Amino acid sequence: MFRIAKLTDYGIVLLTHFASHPEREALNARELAQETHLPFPTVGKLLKTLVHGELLVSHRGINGGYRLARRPADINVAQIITILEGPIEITECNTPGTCEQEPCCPVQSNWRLINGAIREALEKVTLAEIAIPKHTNRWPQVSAMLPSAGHAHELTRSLEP
Amino acid sequence: MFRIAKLTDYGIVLLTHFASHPEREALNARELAQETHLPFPTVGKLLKTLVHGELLVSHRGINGGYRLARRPADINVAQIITILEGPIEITECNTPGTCEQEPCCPVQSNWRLINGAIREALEKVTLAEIAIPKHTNRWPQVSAMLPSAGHAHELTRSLEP
DNA sequence: TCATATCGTACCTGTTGAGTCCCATATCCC
DNA sequence: GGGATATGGGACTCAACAGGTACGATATGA
Repeated sequence: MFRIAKLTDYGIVLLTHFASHPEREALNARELAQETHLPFPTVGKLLKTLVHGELLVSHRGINGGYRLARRPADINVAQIITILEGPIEITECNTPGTCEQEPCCPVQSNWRLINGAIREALEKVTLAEIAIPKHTNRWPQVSAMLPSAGHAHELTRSLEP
Repeated sequence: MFRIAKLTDYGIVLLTHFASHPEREALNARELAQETHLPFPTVGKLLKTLVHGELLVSHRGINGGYRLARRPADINVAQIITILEGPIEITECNTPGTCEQEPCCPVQSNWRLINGAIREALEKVTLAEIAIPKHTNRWPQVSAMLPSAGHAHELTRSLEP
């Protein structure tokens, strides 16, 4: 339904937890599971993936654990989603060979641009910003930077909060 | 994988077909299936949904068929996605009761804004624009209107075409 | 009245996300 | 050096749902 996977959501919760506790040396999987109220096996699985994606660094052994590989301001949502569920492409069009209409598809080039716009929107959001609850002084601007939908229909209007 | 459903993609192809042939009175499901190279039952299913969503109007009986309910410029991608797969919310956060962390979740308010940004990006894209292949004089602006990602990491950079 | 079209619903099935488990491997402390 | 404790990597099961199909009901026009 045009949603990110639950696991991706959990992954962002975990990363946010790291960003919110910069004072702590390293967090192990068990601690994280307890503090985020997520199941331990799932947390372990996610942490492995995030290490593989180079967002976290791990340390084995007693007193081992995980910590952010770089500053929260240098990690954005597009990166996280890409690592946890692959490249951000809202259609399969751009994967060569999967679209029968590829040779003559008039929509393809426009989809590519839509994908780019969404990707850029997600790249603008850093982990540092997400970690700050009810942040109000920056966020409205992101929305405002998008051109206003002057001809928006009542259907989509009704979707807005 | 953060993608719209195949059916949604097909639906947009169908609507694009209508927008590309404004001279034709009405198109029936069989014609559309042939001309878009999509399976007939699937086309029929989609057309019904689009009628229900008030993007198409139907006419039964001999010489029946479908036509757009309003001008292509007055139909945008956000509307289409909403009709075919529900409200555009990339996380379940905003659906009350589905998130255990709701009372204390620090991420919630920021996700809502991210959703809004994506929704607005999709609202900017009208069917009229999609129907024009390789449209170059308007599209780059949409991307440019988003602030440039100055601190984008090499990972996401590599995703760009 | 019949042919032809949409309409509504119900059903089947393959895919995949979500969650779990096990064992190998690395590290630290005693 | 050896045991305790952590991560690393893979395989596995289960459930939900998108995708596709089928069939009868209903409306329209020749």
